[in-house]
Amino acid sequence: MEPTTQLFKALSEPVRLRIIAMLLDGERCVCELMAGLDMPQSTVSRHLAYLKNSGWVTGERRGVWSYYRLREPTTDLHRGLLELLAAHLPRDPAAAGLDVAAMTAAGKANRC
Amino acid sequence: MEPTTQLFKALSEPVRLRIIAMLLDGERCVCELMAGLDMPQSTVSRHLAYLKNSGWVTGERRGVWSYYRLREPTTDLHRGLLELLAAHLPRDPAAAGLDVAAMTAAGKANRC
DNA sequence: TCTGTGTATCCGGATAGGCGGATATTGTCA
DNA sequence: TGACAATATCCGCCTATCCGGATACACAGA
Repeated sequence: MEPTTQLFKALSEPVRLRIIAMLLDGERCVCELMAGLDMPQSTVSRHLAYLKNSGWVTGERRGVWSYYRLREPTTDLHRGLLELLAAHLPRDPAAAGLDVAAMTAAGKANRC
Repeated sequence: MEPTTQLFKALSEPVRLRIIAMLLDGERCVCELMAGLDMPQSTVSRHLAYLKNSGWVTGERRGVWSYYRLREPTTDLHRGLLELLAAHLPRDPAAAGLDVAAMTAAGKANRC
């Protein structure tokens, strides 16, 4: 697994770019990512695993909830890519900023 | 075809990264790229087509010879990626700079 | 017009990877 | 201990894409 191309491969799907965009502001739990992406749980989980395997994110479980954050870059290219994404990825308010009140109103009581 | 992810997809293969690295110094003809990459002609051609379709390079034919160069970036992300690659892609002397004399000695008379 | 050269494209085979639903696993609480 | 919730992983299906050899196409020169 060529590390350089793996970094780029991970960015070759719109879903993963959105996940990274959401994590640019800091750590998030899986339910926030799921809500923001509006996709099946298995789809989100699989992309998170892919990002983890390719070195883009790191995750940890606290109790039942899982939290993900961007991983500290290990190479200059990685760092440069991250800065580039931070400067150019659209910050999707609907995805990046969750309206907790609205979610609660929608009947989703369980949140991390 | 999402333009952003297409840019990243194109960088997901080592061969294409090497092609871009070779083109960072300017236009090259296909035979130079073939010699530098040391791969079958069809393989090189296919990757060049891929890079062309994804917006990374542009090519033109002059007589029998075909020449390729990096395309002028059309977005800020594209421009940033290109600068990043220019700063970090290894410049492979064996690939980037062809020894014409050695090639001629090797019996390869035909060159663009 | 024909031949040779350079290059684009196609082909069959193989691998990578995306999808949503189903299932397995882990943690928590009663 | 069992039920429930969160999440990781698997499954079958499907698309994308890689490979080198073969073939098709374009150009130039005799």
